[in-house]
Amino acid sequence: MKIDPKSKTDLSAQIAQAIRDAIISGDLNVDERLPSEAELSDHFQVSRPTVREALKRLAAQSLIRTQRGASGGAFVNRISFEDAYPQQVTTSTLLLSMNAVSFDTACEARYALERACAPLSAERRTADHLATMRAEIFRQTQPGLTDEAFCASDVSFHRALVDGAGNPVLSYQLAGAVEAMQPLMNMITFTARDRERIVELHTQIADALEAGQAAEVDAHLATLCAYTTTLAHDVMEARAKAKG
Amino acid sequence: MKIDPKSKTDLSAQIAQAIRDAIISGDLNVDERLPSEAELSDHFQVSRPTVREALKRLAAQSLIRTQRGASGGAFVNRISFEDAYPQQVTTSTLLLSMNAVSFDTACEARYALERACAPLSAERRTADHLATMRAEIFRQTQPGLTDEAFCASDVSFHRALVDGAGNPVLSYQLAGAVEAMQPLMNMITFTARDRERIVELHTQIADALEAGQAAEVDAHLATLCAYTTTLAHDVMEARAKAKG
DNA sequence: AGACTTTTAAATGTCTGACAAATGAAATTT
DNA sequence: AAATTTCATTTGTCAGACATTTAAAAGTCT
Repeated sequence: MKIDPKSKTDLSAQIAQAIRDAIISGDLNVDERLPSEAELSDHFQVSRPTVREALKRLAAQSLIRTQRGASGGAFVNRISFEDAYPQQVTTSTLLLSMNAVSFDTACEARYALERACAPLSAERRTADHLATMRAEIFRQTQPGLTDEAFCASDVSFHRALVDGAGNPVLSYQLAGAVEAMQPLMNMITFTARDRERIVELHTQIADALEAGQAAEVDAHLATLCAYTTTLAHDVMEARAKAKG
Repeated sequence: MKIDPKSKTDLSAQIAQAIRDAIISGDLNVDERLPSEAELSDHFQVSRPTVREALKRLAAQSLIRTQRGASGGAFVNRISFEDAYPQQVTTSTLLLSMNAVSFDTACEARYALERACAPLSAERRTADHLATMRAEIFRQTQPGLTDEAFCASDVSFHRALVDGAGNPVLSYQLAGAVEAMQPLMNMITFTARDRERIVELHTQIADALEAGQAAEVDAHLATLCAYTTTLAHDVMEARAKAKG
């Protein structure tokens, strides 16, 4: 692990990269303890604050965790899907909001990915997944539900569908796409009629999943995707009209 | 933006979270300048090193960028897909390697996601995407290609397929799944016979994409998925036998 | 001897103060 | 008017210190 003191890039960034490389390459194993900050500053010939900045960079990516006290220090963290989830969601959310990704593009991606899970979920979903979906559908029928709460329930419903595929990699990848959509979805105001239609489609999806009919699930998801897109277009048009 | 000095969590982590929240909520806009480190340390009633640790955390997530000199400072960064790519790949790679995700699980996720892109790619792929795919297929036929180079070309081929869908959100999401698989794929040694079969399937996929036949693409991808899984199983068995 | 308490050492967390280096703007000179 | 110099601002880095946490070692009592 070496750095170039003459380089223009920050020392803390270089040190972070050096340690990151060591972790990725397997030079540092999970739960292995890094040298203490004093030892690192000695090794890299920099001050302790600089080392600390590097360590904080790694901590922000969940690559390490730190512990105070004797026999404490920085340890290589086993990145869990739970750790990676929120980061993935944050990044995806900002990617959508900062890059003016159209509702259509985000929606298309979301449903394309979700439909990829459908056949697997139809085959493997447990009773628990189905129960979650039914519960969310019920919640969606409750009157007085705010649009935000309706959207949140929608996200939970779809996450249960995805989790039903029983593939943690898929669940992780999808988390970003589905949850990052929520701010965009929240821009839509649902009429009672809209909600009724969505609940109907959700019910059909749950039924098809229960029956293990993958093709049915896929068809209903396609319908839901088209319907959601239409709703969004209507909202945009209404706004454009209100503006002009 | 406030923090709780009595909390057990690190001040730098709290400050980073406060600023992160401000960015996500839109309180801080893209390219907006954050207060200087001195001002922040004054605002949060902490020392400058603590503020700096917080800023480095945010920089590690590409949420901010910093500039030295007069009229320099920390600015809210517009996260681009290019920025998010490597982070996504790093995280996905470590997730797979650190959590003992089976080859089957990773492979299933990858092809499920890829098949989700197939219909869109069949419809929208440009001549450029096709050219890239053909070029990679040609490379894969070259004798003397190492297994690593073959795998790298394989990744490029599949990325062209995914990019053909013309949906940056899909491309981003898939990048992690496809590239993170590479270390696992590299464990497989391909015989000349294996490569021949893979190239054949790649060619069929490219042909179907060129013809705009989505169903064909999907079928060939399914075949490729099954074939890859079989290859991996053979490798595992051979290793188990060599060991026992 | 064994269980409990105290001490100690090591490590991270935080602070103060300082200087270096980059950089844009203002002041000065040509 | 253009080029140069000066200057103030801001981040990057350093040194040293103290606070806090924590586990292990040492000590004490039963």
